[in-house]
Amino acid sequence: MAYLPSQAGREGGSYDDLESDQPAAFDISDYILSDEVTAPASFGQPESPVPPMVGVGQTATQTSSGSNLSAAGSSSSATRSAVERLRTDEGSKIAFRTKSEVEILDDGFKWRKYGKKSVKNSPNPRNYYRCSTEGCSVKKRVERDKEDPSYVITTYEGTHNHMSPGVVYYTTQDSTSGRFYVAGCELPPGS
DNA sequence: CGCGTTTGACCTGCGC
DNA sequence: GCGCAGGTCAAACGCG
Repeated sequence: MAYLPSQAGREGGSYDDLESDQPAAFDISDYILSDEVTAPASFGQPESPVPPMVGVGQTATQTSSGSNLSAAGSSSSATRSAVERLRTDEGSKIAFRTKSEVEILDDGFKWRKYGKKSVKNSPNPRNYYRCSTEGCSVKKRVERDKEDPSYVITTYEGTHNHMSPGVVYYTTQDSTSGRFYVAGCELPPGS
């Protein structure tokens, strides 16, 4: 695990206590981590052609109706999150911590649980989810923060190759290629 | 009946 | 080679 610059020097340790000096655009209380950091890590990179998928849901829902990121029962006030998109050789991996009473955050996609495992350094079990859309192999790991159970650590792995049925999408145009991108998705070439 | 969850077993990578 | 830990599989079960 390598931590992002904002957390540099804290390797091997906890990733709590991020409340310190994060940008104010989001009420960030999160940490971000990835196995492979291949791009500069600054939250909410405006040049990023494809914004973080959860940020999409968050933006869409909050923008449209100020509704909830978590449809599973927690109020928006009980859920704060920040995300960072990172690239790996196989795609992207995003990890973030969310203050939430529930573990299942509705990001607009349909997830199917396929495993549960207790991890060594945490009293809380880790849950494994997979996107239930046919042909989509995005995975998600969810576990409670060992040091602050009121936080949920979510790790997304991979990129959706389809649109979410439950999210209002925003498109952004890449200045160099002129192509349009759908936030949260990386559509197959030619589609 | 179809879909999602649960849960123990199995597989794999890694450190010693 | 062995043991441990993390990740995945798949059968059983529950629910709408």
